[in-house]
Amino acid sequence: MAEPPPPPWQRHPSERGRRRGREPITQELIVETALRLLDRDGLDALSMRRVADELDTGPASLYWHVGSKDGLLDLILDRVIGESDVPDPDPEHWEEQLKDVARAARALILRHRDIVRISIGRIPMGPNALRLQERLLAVLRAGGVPDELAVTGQHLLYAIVNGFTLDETTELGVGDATPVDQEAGDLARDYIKSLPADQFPNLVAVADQFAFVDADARFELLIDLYVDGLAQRARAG
Amino acid sequence: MAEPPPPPWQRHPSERGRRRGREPITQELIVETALRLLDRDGLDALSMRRVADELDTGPASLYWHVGSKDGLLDLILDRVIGESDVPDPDPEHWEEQLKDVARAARALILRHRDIVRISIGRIPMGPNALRLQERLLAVLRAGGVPDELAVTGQHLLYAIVNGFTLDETTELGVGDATPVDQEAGDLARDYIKSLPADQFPNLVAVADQFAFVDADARFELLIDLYVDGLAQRARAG
DNA sequence: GTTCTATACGAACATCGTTCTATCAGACGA
DNA sequence: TCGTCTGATAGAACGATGTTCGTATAGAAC
Repeated sequence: MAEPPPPPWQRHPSERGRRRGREPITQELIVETALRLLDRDGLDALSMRRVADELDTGPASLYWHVGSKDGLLDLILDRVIGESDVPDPDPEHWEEQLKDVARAARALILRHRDIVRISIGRIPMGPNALRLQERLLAVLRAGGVPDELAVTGQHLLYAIVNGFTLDETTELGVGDATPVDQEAGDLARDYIKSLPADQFPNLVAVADQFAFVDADARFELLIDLYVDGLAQRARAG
Repeated sequence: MAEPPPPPWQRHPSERGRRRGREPITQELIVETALRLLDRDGLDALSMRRVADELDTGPASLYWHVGSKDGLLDLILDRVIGESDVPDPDPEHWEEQLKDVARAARALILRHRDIVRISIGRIPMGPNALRLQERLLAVLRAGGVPDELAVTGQHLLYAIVNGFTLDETTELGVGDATPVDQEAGDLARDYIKSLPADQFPNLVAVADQFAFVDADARFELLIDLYVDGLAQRARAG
């Protein structure tokens, strides 16, 4: 499969490498290394120096290949997006296909630590992002969704998934403790229950709902709402 | 109106101020100054030193009042959330009320530069955030939405609004140029149109839809989808 | 073998968040 | 009124960060 032309703002070095004692530094090697560090230690621990260290070199050596840290994050994002897969269009089942794409996107985000934080402030325009958009549009248009609604729908789908996973991946940092999942829910519930009931009658009344938050169920509800509504409007006009 | 108890992780200095030649430094003064700088110069330009400079002092002086930069951002976020307003419950029109809340939230986010970037990685638990949640839950429950669905619905509403405004506030930074609005849409369309049509038939076909993106219309569609779906499920049980 | 160009890297710069320590202003007990 | 204590303000410095500058190298081209 041939590559789409690289967007003009991304420098594209020729691939033939020079070498010293060690294996040559390539853009791909840098991105792969940085992604490994990101998955392991998180975004806050990802610095040019750390990546360079991992490659047994200095930070200056990276700049010829990735331009800037921002450029590196762009590349990481597109690299991760490249793991996405959208099925070939099946006009009879486009709604379920759309839901599958949403589920896969969520799973992908949850698989790569802090990737959603990287994606904000960035409009993915790398080759992988374009391929993904293309294939998603194919599913929608094959399903009979009008062009304008298809473009908007695809846009909204990722806005929704991003928004949902955004606070799903946010840890409720209370002081030093960093609880997870169930424990965090309990903590939130306890705090809410401790509030004065005369000022916060509704919050206190539903506090128990905060304890057990089934993220999967909430996500299913969200994409149900979304896809059903979209299909309804697609049929209407 | 009495204050709810401050969450344990937020230091709460006693309010009586000391003074030197200039007016005393208070937490509120710091937050207000930082918010002004944020609105004017954006998040990337917001540093402790800049805030301190604006107050004619050094960065160390801020730490007694706000604990850390992260603490300051928490306070800024809650300060901004405090601008929100949710109407008193009107059971007959809770759906339209919900949409109004969503619209107001979007307007608030667009009014304060980069505030959505601050809100990510942060679960708002300040006094203003709690009041907002309380009043929103009141609207939902008064409208007959079951408790579990109300909690989930309120959660999803803000996830959706955040997700939408997130890339709405993201500038398509192409190289050095930082186009806005219409110009950015045209630029995206031109780039998409330049793609090879055999590899990206669908993208190229709908490229014109990228040029004129009516963000308002898209947002209306989104909250229509969401509120309609929620109401439907609320009636179902 | 000389020149050229793509790559690598050491050193340094400006900036950042934060901490340590000393100091100062006023409140309070004597 | 004096001394003491506490809330509050800073100066200086530390370590870490993203990035640039200048220079050194290695292979390709002539």
